[in-house]
Amino acid sequence: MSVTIKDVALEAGVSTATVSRVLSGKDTVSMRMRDRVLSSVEGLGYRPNALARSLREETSKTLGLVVSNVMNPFFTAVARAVEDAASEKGYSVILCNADESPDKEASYLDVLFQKRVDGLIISPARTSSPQLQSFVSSGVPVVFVDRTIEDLGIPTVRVDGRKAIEELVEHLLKLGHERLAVISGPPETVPGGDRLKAFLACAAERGAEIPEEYVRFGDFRRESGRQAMRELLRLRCPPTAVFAANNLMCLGALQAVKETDVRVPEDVSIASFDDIVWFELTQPPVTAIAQPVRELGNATAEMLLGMIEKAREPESLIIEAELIVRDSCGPPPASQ
Amino acid sequence: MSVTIKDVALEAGVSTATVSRVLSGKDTVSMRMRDRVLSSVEGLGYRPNALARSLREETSKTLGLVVSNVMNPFFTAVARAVEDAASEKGYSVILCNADESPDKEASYLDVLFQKRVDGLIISPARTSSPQLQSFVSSGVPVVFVDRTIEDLGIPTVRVDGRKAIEELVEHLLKLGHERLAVISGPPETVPGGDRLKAFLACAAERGAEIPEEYVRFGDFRRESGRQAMRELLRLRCPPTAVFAANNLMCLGALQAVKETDVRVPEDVSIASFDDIVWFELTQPPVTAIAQPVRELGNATAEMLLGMIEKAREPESLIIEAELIVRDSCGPPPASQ
DNA sequence: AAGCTTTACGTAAAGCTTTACAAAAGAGGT
DNA sequence: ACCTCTTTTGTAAAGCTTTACGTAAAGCTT
Repeated sequence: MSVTIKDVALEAGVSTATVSRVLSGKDTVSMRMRDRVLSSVEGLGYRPNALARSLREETSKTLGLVVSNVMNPFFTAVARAVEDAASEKGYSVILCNADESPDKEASYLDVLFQKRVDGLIISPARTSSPQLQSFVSSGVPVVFVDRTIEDLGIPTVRVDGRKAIEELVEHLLKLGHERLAVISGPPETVPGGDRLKAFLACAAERGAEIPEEYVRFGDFRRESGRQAMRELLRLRCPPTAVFAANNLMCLGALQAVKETDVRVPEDVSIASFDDIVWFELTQPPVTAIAQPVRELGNATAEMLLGMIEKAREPESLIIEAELIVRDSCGPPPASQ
Repeated sequence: MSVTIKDVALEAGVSTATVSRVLSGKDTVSMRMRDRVLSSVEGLGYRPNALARSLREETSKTLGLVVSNVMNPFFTAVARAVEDAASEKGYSVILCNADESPDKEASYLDVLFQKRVDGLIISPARTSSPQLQSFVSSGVPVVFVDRTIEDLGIPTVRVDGRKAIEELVEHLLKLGHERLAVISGPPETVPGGDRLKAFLACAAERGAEIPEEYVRFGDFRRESGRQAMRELLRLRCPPTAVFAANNLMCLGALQAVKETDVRVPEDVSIASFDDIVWFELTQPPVTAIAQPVRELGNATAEMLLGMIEKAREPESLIIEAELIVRDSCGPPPASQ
């Protein structure tokens, strides 16, 4: 049905080899042939069949990207950056949403493997799988983004928040705060545990040990942040600064504050992990720790492409998160 | 390098045809052979090469999705819905960000065509292109989403806001408002023009003609909304209700209000087009017109898949936007 | 047991490219 | 004119599947 290289060859009165050579430019062809071929290609509207080409060349010029959910702004940005870098180098990307389901993930990996992607970027669920092993053992380059699985020898690109959290703690202490609280995510998740540990450790190192009643746990969703903040405000001796471990819980916290006549930052300072546009737009704008997602996505894609083209050794990369100071943190209330 | 169907056939002592038959299940094979083949497949870890299969079967089980930018929440949701529906039916999707550039769009379309995608979903830039024509003339199903190009006979799935805008106008009039204003997007863009026209027409039909000074133009970005709102508030006789034509401009408007001691909704009511999660979370929560994006994306994918499987005639589909009433609209101030 | 139908399997072609190798043509030298 | 070397072009294989067609075996009928 579709026009093939044979049709072009026939119409131009040459062999398919010549057509291929003209089109790939990899070999020398006489001017006369070249013109004849080109005009036939034009005339017939010939577009090479990438499936056949890939089959023959053993490279599909396609990458797989497996994330839990593109609707998570973090992964949206990663997807965008990956796609940019990939298309820049002539690769397409197949997008997969695994939804935290190991089964879904495995089945996507299977498909991607069968489609012979030249490389894979994945934010893996907890454990490895035979499907993931397939990639590794057939030498298809893989890089982890954001999350990781140990001992597979697969490079990981991720954001480290420790330093930024340190900065935040110092920022708060410098403002004069002595009673810091944290609304943590589930401590069994990687980001949940890491952020909590980092915050507690930094505070302790600087002599601002955080008492147990100032550590609240949420589930990274808004309502849990609201609830936690309510509890904190109700304490006999409430904290003067609160760090929410992600954006949604921070919003919940802000709502809890609004329900009372407590003001931000005059009465209580608030800061968040994971910056988003909307934090610029709230009243007051929220001090937050930004994950440089574009950079992250970009670095991930560059790493993978480098590995594919053998230009680069796989090597994990950690990007520092960045503290963005806005107006939601101020000096603690003067009254003691 | 990779293990092929030949290897399996060899190890199981059968022909490749038999292996293929076992795996496809399309033809009858004896139990004994079946087991032998299956255990060889298992043992060797054979995964069929989808490129070869696609080449032979003339179907790649892959769709192309071309949007301007996945980072636009609207398209993020579309992408997610499309991917869901596609994977449900065994299709993968290649994601492309055309960035409003006709050149980029054309080049993506070229690649997708060469990769022989079985179908294409695209939110097209203004005009058609030879690349788009390629799809049409080779009979590859295409559906437009959100935007459209006339006269190509390609079905479009999009959201129509007219009815919801009508509801909004009625809602405002019922609350007692007589002075309605609008912060419009650029009238030369499709959404900009449509929303403005709809709002003006609905108001006029109901006897609430909107004077010129109550019509302001922004660029769909925050700052322009802020500016427009400032101007509206400074009028000798300011409007009692303002409709912002998208979410960012609405946020700007809210900021402009916060700069003054005007209260929402007591002194002025505000509503927005294009709902987002954050509107639930602002103070007050914003009445907005929601585009049912999931539904839209889903319908688009279903339509395309239906066309691919010849189960459905291409037919445009228009989904109604929906008014979500929250607290940012109330009765106008009693004082006249 | 012959003849027929059905079932089970193998052979080989086809799907479209790219490319190793061979062959032909051209150029240059004597 | 002949030889050698280089350049240009063609032939055919290979990349991996699926499947039309054909054959052999097995089952059934009479």
